[in-house]
Amino acid sequence: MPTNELRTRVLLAAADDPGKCAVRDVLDHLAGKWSTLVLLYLDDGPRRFGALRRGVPRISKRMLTQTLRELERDGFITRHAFPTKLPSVEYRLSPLGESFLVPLRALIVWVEKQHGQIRRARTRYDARAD
Amino acid sequence: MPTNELRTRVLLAAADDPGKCAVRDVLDHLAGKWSTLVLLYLDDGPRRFGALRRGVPRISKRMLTQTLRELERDGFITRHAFPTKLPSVEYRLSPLGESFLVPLRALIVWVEKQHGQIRRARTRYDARAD
DNA sequence: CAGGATCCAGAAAGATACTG
DNA sequence: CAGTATCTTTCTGGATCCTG
Repeated sequence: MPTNELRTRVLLAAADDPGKCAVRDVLDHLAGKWSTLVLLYLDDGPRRFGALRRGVPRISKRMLTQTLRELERDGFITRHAFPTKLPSVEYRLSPLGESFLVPLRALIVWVEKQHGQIRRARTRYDARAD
Repeated sequence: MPTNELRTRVLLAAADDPGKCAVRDVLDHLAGKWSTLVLLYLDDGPRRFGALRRGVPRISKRMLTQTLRELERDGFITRHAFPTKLPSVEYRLSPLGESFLVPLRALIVWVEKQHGQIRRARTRYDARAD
């Protein structure tokens, strides 16, 4: 699997149409402040809306709803509404979502490992720039 | 390496201070429209500013400059200015940047593989929602 | 409880013009 | 060539109020 080939496909896809570039397509919504945190949180098991609000710090109702909709739309999570007296809705990872967590977690591990180095690079850069 | 532990650290870090959450910290700037594309493009070797502009479709001078600065600041790339008559500046991946491409590329491979499934999930969702 | 609807301030990003 | 500066537009997300 030649690197160039991968890169070329990526860039050409981006050039043609943002909607057809797989990388941008998924990275964009992974980029949202919250998607990643919600996915990681759901990795511990199904959770209800309220539990997610409490579990993901500082997220607003609006953003949580929006994030959940996007993740559901893309097939990363599923939504189960129980028609109880007061509505109760449960979200859980789909197989697709679970499989996504594998490369995502690898990236996170890298980040955690290198974070110190990145922070030092920043300090150095900022010091040089006054 | 227990999953829970990783998740917990992530969430607590996010709760405390956005600037200290490693995941958000790096994901945020990976999320920018262009960082990923620039990094992948530079994986083929050092490139000059103009070459990057032509190579990364539709990027504006402003955004390219900004992206390069951030990547340089975080230590992912290095910048070499040659004091020729007309300025010439070359950018190249640092070892840190190269090592970052490993997990990043794994994520991209996943995305490319599953993109069809994601798109189908979207179509299905949109069809149901009318 | 789990949202939907609306308003609005601030950040992000495109277009354009200028410079060492 | 490789940027910087400025203006303008678009987008994002928080706050608030409402509902089945």
